[in-house]
Amino acid sequence: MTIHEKTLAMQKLPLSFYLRNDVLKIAKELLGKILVTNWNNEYTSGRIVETEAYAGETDKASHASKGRTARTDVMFKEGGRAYVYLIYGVHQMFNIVTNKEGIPDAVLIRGIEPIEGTDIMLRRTGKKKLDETLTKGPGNIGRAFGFHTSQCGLLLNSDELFIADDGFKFPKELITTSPRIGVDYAGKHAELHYRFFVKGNKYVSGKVR
DNA sequence: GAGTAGATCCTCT
DNA sequence: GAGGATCTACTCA
Repeated sequence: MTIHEKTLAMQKLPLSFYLRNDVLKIAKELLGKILVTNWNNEYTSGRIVETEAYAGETDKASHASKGRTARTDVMFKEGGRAYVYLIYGVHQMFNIVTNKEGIPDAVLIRGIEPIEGTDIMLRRTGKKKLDETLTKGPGNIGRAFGFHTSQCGLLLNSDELFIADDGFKFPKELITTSPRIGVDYAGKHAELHYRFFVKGNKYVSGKVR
C-alpha cells in the first residue's frame, strides 16, 4: 500500500468532532491529525504540529471579539467549517470553526509537517527545495495547501477538504502550550496559553518561549 | 546573526 | 483612512 492509498483510506474526522464546546481540547487533539486538501485533484496532505485556539466573543485576540460581521459570520456558524481570511494583504490564513451555532470558537493551524504532494506545494509557494519553511507558519500553510478566502465556509467533510485520523499520536510529553503569537494587542488575553505545539518539531513556527 | 521595512488588500471606523 | 492571528529580503554588524 502506498502512502497515498493509506491516506485515502483514512478516517475523516466526523463533524461531531468540531461541534464540541471545548475549543482548547479540540486544538490540542488536532495535533498529530492529517490535513488534506484536494483542489482540482491536486492532493496535498500534512500532519498538524501547531495550533492556536480562539475562544468566543470575549477573546480579545479573536476577530469575533468585534462581533458578528460579514467577515466573522462563519465563525458564529456551526463548527466543522473552514474560516479563511486574508491578512496583511498577503497571506491566506486557514482556521477551523468549532462549537455550535452562535459561539464563535476557532482553531488556527500554524504548523504542518508535509506528507504528500510536496511537489505541488513547492510549485504553489515558488520554493526551489524542500525544507521546513514550506509549511512552517500559517501564511506558508495557506500558500502550500492552496487556501483562498473564497473557500471560507466550506465543510470539513468534503472530498476537497478534510482532516483525517490515522491513529498516530504524539507522545504526551512532547505536547506543549504557550501564549499565542502576534496578538500582543490583546492585553490580558495575549498571555493565555492557547497555543499548542509539538516540542522540538522543526515545522513549529515562532520563537521558543 | 539581529533588526527592520515593505508587500498589498480587505474590513471596519 | 488605519491597521492587521505574517513572511521575506535586505541592511548593518
